[in-house]
Amino acid sequence: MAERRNTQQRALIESELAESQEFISAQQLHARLRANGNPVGLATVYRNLNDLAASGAADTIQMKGSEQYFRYCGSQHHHHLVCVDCGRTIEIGPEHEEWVESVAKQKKFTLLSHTIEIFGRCPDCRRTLNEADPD
Amino acid sequence: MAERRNTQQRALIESELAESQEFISAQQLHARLRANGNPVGLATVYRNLNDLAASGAADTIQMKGSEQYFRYCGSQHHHHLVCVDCGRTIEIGPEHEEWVESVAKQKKFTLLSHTIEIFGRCPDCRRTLNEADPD
DNA sequence: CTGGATGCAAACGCTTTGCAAATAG
DNA sequence: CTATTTGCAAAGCGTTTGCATCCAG
Repeated sequence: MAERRNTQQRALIESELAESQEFISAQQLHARLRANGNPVGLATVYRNLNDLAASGAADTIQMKGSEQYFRYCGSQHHHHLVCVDCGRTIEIGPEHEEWVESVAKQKKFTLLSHTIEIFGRCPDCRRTLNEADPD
Repeated sequence: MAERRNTQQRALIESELAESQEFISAQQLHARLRANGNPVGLATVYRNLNDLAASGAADTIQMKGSEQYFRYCGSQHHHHLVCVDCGRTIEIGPEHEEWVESVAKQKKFTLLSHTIEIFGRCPDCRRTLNEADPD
């Protein structure tokens, strides 16, 4: 069970995941592999992604919409400010990390992970909406 | 289409949601209503919960696990520190709000909502695991 | 060779939707 | 009365799993 074979599919999935700087869903990753001419079974994508997440090599969040998103770990740990209209995302600096740590420490919890997503409307979309405000 | 009838079921759902200080899933809310002797159709629960969320009367987050959670809005807006083992949750004070606002303002985004979830292991579970550490 | 990995399709769990019956206004 | 809401069950959608086949070691 501790054996992890180095299959071609696993390499493709990992590399494609690492390629993406943003969070991508299993479905997106699957589609991307297919588009690149590397058809990998959807189940295999899920299995490997979950393995990576379980081993801590990937982060995972649940975006609004039921799809689970994955992001390659190991690099910096950051979060996003997301425009709900155009989908533009801006990275949130690491200055929040110490706050998260202090919260966990204060409650005597062993910090394992955290999720921070801020949703808003970017300047461009805000301007556009002013001309035809829905809601 | 702008007509919103005041049905008995809607009242039950709203009151049950308001009752809960925590996030609860549609399934949990449905089960709770049933337990209280107020059997409401599951679809009705979903429809009303989505209406509430759409109108801003309820907050909604996607917990790890595919279920969508709802929480009555209007009261205070807080987040949680969650123990991944026993599920215990501790409210995180509102001191993060200003940080969230400053991030949005700094990027000139109109702040709409945000999600913050911190996952860790509480003291009790940590102690228990020390005797038989998995991983 | 041999056991873990893959691929397909069926199974799953949560959520949404179609439609007839019930009901608020 | 009439249009909205409900309830049930079927459909949808992303994800997981069973099983025969495939392949890395």
